[in-house]
Amino acid sequence: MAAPEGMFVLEGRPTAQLIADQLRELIVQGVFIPGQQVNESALASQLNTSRGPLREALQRLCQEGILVSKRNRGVFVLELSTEDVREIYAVREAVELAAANSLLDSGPEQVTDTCRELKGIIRNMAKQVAVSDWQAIARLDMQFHTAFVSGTGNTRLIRIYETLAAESRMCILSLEVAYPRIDVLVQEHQTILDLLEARDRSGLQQAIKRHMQKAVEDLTSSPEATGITA
Amino acid sequence: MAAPEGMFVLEGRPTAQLIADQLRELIVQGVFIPGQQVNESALASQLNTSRGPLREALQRLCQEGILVSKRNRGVFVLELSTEDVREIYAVREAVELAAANSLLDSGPEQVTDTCRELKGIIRNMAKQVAVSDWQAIARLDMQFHTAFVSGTGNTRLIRIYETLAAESRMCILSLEVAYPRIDVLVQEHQTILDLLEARDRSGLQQAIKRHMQKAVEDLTSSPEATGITA
DNA sequence: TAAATGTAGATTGTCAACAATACGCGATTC
DNA sequence: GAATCGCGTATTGTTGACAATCTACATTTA
Repeated sequence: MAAPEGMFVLEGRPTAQLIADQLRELIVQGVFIPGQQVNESALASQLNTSRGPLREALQRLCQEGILVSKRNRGVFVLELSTEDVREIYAVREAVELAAANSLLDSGPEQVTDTCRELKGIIRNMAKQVAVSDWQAIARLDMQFHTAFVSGTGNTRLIRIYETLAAESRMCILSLEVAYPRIDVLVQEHQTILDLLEARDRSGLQQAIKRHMQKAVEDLTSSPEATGITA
Repeated sequence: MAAPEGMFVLEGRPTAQLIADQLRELIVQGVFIPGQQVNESALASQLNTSRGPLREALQRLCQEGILVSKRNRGVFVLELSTEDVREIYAVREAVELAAANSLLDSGPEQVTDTCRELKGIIRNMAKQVAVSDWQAIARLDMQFHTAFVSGTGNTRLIRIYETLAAESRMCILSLEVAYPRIDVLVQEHQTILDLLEARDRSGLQQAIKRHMQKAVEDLTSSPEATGITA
């Protein structure tokens, strides 16, 4: 039976996941700064829950890699090194290249569906660029790439990429307002979309590689970047 | 100061991880069969611990994907579909291709170090093939590929691959004694090693793609495979 | 004064009891 | 006879208290 209009299934999701999602968002938005300790008891009472579920959420984020746990010391927000940035973007490149191939190997309607979604994101991105809302731009940036990978329908690839997306947003966050090359940002994503639509495999692969390479350069070359240690 | 001879640092590892590692091994060895429920309380008392740490371990394995949790029902051992098999090997291919490129782009000593390790594994594999120890062969098979990826030193890539390795062993396990093409198994890995040593990038890429493609064919084409649902 | 040692505080790790939830089965009703 | 309703049971979800461990600081001693 289809759900009647105006009704919604009440969130039967586990509490721990709700907490984890909330915390992840706070971290990638920079409310929790890298290196900062996250206190179990304190947070638990703030969120009006007990340590059990909260602990579970923290563990989840530890496994995702945006928190690090030190035995008997506590959990801390990940501090990114330039090496971390290189690692993250190397894996992102691998995943996106695989996604590109998978998409081009799949049916045409899968490609067009994905393109339609990507177009909408680019449109929003252009809007936010106009008003220079950096948080929103960073979010849309990752939303674009996540949608790209989601197009494959490969749940494992998607799950992996979601983790990378969170880490990437932490990288971008470190640059704060210094999001570089703002003018070409929309253009680069548009290029990727165009090449996908044209089903130009090698062109798409090259574009993805360039995109990642440039991002690493931007993120590692800026010495004033806060929160990224050499 | 260097640790005195005969001394060892006592394992300060978290209990949950010890449990998780142990359970993972039991699952990939087929002690827990796919679809089977894993009872928290029962296992906790069997392992002489409480539900807290055990629950944490289960959650970890859920996130890795070899257990699935149904809200208020319990956790169950993952049942693999042919679609899962395709997904797993698609991601493995992506990761190994990235690892190959990373290795070839890195210093020569990194390649030679990796090759030395891979050689040892192949030697062991040949031994086990002689006595037809399937469990050991499956373990060495994944050990080979894990070592290959570990050679890159990319901690994120490695972590991702370890999860895939566990899932792959579950795939192979489903075939049980019917590990196909046993004669060419050592040969295929030897080929990959040779191409890596020769630094033949495109040859290596092709070999990896073939290796994965064949594996998927073997795993999905056998209808008598236990535990893999269509 | 500097090194070593003991102690206090805070934080995580572990545990056992309690509450909430979903499923299966039998009774009931149309 | 078939569908529905309600109850019992098994299992997970949650909670607060207790134990173990680590860091930092004060104290002692050569």
